[in-house]
Amino acid sequence: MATPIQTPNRARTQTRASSRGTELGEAIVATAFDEFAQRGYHNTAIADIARRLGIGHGTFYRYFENKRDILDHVVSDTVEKISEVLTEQEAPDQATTLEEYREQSDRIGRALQEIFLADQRLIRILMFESTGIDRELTERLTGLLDTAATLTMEYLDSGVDRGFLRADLDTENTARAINGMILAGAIHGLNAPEIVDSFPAAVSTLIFGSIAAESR
Amino acid sequence: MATPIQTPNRARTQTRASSRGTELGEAIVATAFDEFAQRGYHNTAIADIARRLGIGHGTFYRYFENKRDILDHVVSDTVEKISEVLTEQEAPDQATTLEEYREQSDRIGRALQEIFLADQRLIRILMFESTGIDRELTERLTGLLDTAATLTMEYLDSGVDRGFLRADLDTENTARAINGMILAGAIHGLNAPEIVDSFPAAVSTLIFGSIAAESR
Amino acid sequence: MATPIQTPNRARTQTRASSRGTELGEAIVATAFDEFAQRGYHNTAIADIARRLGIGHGTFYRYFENKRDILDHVVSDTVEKISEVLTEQEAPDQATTLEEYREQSDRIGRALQEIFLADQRLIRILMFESTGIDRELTERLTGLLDTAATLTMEYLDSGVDRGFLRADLDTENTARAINGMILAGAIHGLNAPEIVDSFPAAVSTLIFGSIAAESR
Amino acid sequence: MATPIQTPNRARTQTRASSRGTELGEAIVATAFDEFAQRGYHNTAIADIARRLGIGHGTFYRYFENKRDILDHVVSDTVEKISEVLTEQEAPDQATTLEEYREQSDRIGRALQEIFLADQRLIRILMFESTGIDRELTERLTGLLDTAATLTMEYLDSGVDRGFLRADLDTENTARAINGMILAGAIHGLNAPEIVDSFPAAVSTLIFGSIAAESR
DNA sequence: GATGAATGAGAGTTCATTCAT
DNA sequence: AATGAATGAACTCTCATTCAT
Repeated sequence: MATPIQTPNRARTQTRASSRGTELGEAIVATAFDEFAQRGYHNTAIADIARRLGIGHGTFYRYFENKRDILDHVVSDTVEKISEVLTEQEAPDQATTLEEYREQSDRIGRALQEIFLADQRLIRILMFESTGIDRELTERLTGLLDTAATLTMEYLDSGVDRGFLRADLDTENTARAINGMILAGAIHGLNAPEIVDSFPAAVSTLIFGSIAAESR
Repeated sequence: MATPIQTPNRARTQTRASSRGTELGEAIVATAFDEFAQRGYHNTAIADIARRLGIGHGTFYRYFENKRDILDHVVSDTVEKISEVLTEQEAPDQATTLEEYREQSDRIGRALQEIFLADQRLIRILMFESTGIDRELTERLTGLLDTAATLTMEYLDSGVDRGFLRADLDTENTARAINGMILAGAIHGLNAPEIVDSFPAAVSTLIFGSIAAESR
Repeated sequence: MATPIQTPNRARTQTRASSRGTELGEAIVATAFDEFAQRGYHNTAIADIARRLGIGHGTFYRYFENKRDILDHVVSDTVEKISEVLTEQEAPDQATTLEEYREQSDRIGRALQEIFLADQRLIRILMFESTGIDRELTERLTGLLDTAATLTMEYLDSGVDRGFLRADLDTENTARAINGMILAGAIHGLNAPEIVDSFPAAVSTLIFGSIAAESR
Repeated sequence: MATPIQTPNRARTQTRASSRGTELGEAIVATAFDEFAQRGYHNTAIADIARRLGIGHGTFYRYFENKRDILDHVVSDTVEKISEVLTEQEAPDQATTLEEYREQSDRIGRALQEIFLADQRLIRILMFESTGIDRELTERLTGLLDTAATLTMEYLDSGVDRGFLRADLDTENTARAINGMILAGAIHGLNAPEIVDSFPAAVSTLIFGSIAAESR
């Protein structure tokens, strides 16, 4: 899994080259990330963010175009954090048997769950606070789902290619379904952090095992 | 699947008995439903809804307490519409063989997909526009997920009881995972309505079949 | 004290002859009187008054021109209630000695205090809720003060004529000063109803006795 | 009369330290003071005040919490202005004879009348425009009356202590009665500014002299 | 570069008043 | 005569954004 999740329209949002890379610019993103996750985008005022940082709120506009702009950066940041974890994972072609392939899949699933549990704001930002802002951001989010689906699909394709998975597998739709399970787990984890182990196991059974009773 | 999805705090939101049942009250809900789904809750002004209905915007307040109140009604309405479809389905104990059980599951999945495709605003309201409003509504939404998970779990439990599914199945987590797949399909359907057939099939394979290659 | 307090511009306000004399018209005035005294004019909605009476709030407009109109009637009513008490009092020419004159004055003062204590809404309406509405009503209220001052002045004049009071007494200003004391007592009575006896006694001492130490 | 009239909950109302002391903050108070005195609190919109100052109405909210807040400040300001005049007066223990005590009292009375005549808005704000707003402000106003009564009572007590006034004088009620006379004079002065001299004289006669005819 | 005072568009909400039924 | 649904003027308050210092 070497390919990091793409953040499509980054170029456009990074209107001011200064905003990223600057220490203050990053601090603003971090604070906005936290405030948005806690109070929500609409309930957070630019002045709130500035006050928490001890800066004048006019300063904000030296680093970001407008309020909407910072949300783009927060989302990018969130995606990047998740992406980093995935990038660390080994590529699927490491596995040589179905068993290894499944074990690797489980590791990836558990790694994802770990970061979602470690920082619940990640899922909050993506699933609750970035939605319903405007058409553009909604498209970006669904684009993100597409990217994630593509990644998963490539992973499945690799499994097919290597003979672990059925040759006629509808990898695209299966990929979306699997990602849906992961998201459901992440959202549920917001309210029930204790499911750490049981949920990934159930998913693994669904995917690789069978939920059907032993026939005969 | 006789039990309809519960709409928890309906009693409280229905402060004005008139709002439902009145023709105009229902028209307001319908228009708000549409506006919220299109522009989003925050981007829709009460005056917008009123204008579309050709009524004075003060009239709105004869039917609903405030802007937040109408959102509650819109959500209730949405849940009800989905709930109605599920209620129409046969109970799981109709199935006498695993095959029948799977076929029934497929039918339910396809029925859900149909209503989501028929009115894409349903999923928009639930997944995009009702999120990030306030803590209370967020809790209501996660509560809805819980209710849905419980329904699915009961369905799985019935499968276990009747011997179709493995006795040691973690029905609770499996239920959440399955629901996650359904949601993912619904969201994807917003942008790719052509997946009608392929997605449910992929899910069915994941759940009942095996994605693994024929061992041997 | 036979002359009742005049209510100057009654003619104009009594636009609809029906409003007074009708049973419902009077009930509306009574309820408005109570609501205004409790919540204040601006905090009371026409609908509140109607609801308390169990009538449609459109009905209100069959009896009164507008919201401002009912306030005029409430004030008239209030003035009338006070006026009635004063009218019952004997005329000043009943007294034949200074002593009797003072006793009669004390009786009047105590009678006033009694009605103010019996129905604290009277003073509330006049002093707190009718003020600051508009120029016209303010003028009516100050006109009321003038009328009251005239009454008191006539009472004092009678005392002068009969030789009880100093011939060079500035009866007009003295009358205003005395009325000021009465009002102060009434207002204080709102918060300290226990002063019933002591306050009129102090006023009597101020007027008829001397607060100076016995000279010599 | 060294003790200035207390302004009870000033601390609480001065939530924004900036509102007082700032030039604009004071200009807003001054303009609000004038508008409230002229049109009344309810008939004055924040936009009216802003327009008269040539500022945006949003600016208002940089200096005051809300509309109610500015009224508190206006009242405080009014009380302060009156208080300042009283504070300048000599303490009652300056008098060594009843005659001097009376002369000093007359001076104080006349000083009060002067400020009320000089700026009639003071009495308008206190007696007409601050009443009937809400329970809290009403309590503040009656509290002000209490404070004023206490001041006058202390003044009388000093007269008693020094032997000028009767030892058995009910100084508390007498104090309220005297203040009532002053208020009556102030209110009357709104419509009849020509009474400057005659009213205080009449009050002085009532208090220190006797209105009774020379007995014998 | 940083600041924060100033701004005003814009939204939600109330309620006196009208009028068709 | 009575009603109460409908209306919209009017007002308070918020906050993203600008810009002079």
